[in-house]
Amino acid sequence: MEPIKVLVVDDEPNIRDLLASGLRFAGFSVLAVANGNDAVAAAEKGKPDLILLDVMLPDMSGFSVTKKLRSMDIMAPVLFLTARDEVEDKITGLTVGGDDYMTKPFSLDEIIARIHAILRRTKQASVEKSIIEVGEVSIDEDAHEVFVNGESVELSPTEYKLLRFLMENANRVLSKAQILDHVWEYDFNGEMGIVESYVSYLRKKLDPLTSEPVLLTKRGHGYMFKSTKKK
Amino acid sequence: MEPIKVLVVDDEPNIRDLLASGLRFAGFSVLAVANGNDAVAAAEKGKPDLILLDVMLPDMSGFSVTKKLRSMDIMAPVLFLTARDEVEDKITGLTVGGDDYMTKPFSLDEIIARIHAILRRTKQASVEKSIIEVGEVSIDEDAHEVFVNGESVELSPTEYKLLRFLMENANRVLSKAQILDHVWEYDFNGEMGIVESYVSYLRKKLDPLTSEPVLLTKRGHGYMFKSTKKK
DNA sequence: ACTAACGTTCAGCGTTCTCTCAGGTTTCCA
DNA sequence: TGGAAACCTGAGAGAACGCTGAACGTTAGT
Repeated sequence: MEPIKVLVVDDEPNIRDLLASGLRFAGFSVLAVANGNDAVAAAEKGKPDLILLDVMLPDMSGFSVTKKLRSMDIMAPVLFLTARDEVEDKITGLTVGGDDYMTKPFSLDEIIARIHAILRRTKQASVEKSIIEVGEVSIDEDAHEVFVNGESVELSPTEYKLLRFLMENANRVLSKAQILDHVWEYDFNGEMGIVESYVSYLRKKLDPLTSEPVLLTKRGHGYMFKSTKKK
Repeated sequence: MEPIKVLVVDDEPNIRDLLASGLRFAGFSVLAVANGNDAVAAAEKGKPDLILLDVMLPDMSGFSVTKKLRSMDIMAPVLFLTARDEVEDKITGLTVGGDDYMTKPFSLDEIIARIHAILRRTKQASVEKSIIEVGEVSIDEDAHEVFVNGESVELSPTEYKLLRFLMENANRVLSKAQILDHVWEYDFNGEMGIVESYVSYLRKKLDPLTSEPVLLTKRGHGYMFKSTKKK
């Protein structure tokens, strides 16, 4: 299987490196550049399957980059990155087709999930599944819906991300540090106690519906999602 | 099978030597350096499979080291080491993929276990198994779970580490000093009587489930985990 | 503008764990 | 065989750990 090629365009070296390393770990083939001109050149040459594009670039805006690409018949979907304060409505109008956008700061896992979602939408032949199912619990990644034994459960965005990360690593202990790094935004600067809080929230919602607790505490190590037998 | 290469980066000679010799004994090929610049150079030349990186280095922070490494396309996973009081949250967000971090003081076996866990998680094609099985007792290192003849046993963190160390060295006598060095944190300066206590705890939990005692006392020498016939 | 939902921190609480100690038991050897 | 050394184990103090409800500021939706 060919690796999926992603072009990363961001002028902040920290973010660019974070994205490049994270995506490489996730199995993508990554090319990273710092400005719009390089982006156009790299896209023409590298034929990426997807482009991660910061809206604010030193030489030209992310939108100009896309316009240029489209005029060159490079139709790879674009995932825009933008600071939270930047005018979001401008973006919504300009994302067409399979495009999407995210606000900084993001969590790496969220970016990866979004990339998969876009690719699923654009290439329907994709082998990727959009459903994670472990024991009695299942997640629909496209609809962001969670079911326990067929019954729907309402989760907040953070609850959802936490559950997804735990389920992706089911039956494996995850340290609070790991959870924090994968579920929370990259600039989160708070305490690990928040993980405890959210585990508590999830338990309150999930446990009444499962035959036995699914979120186990491994004292001194972290937490684990345990697959249970279906009812 | 090629030995796994680990790069150790710590400016405290004591810790560095402790790690280097401990990991060599555990079968790793080890390269140890004292600062960030040497680390970058060594990583470029040595192509380590994993990097053990102290966060506080004299010349640059562990953060800068990783950034530099990633930009050089050196994608080896990093296990960060940090003092317990040092601002732990500074690390948040810079661990990607399989990275993790641990606080000092650590125990040697804990480091080794964590290294194996990371390598297992990053290269899923690895042949490494996460299960240690000796006679009637088996340990799932991913889930931190212990089974005796299929029945689950609940152990505290220290009990778990002790059992793992004894089982890794099954049918071999281990002195209390050795046990102390491997299972307890390196700055522990209590009495050896604590080993006796914990062996006692383990016996109380394991013996009721085994056909014959598995933890033998070798008077004057130490303790030994003996593999028994399965029921 | 108002309201609900969400994210985050914090403190109080109960639980569990670590470690020590002391009294008892076993083993070994003079 | 007596006694010392090594070992076992129950009890308990104190600390660490984890859980949860409450409070507060911020964001999102109507």
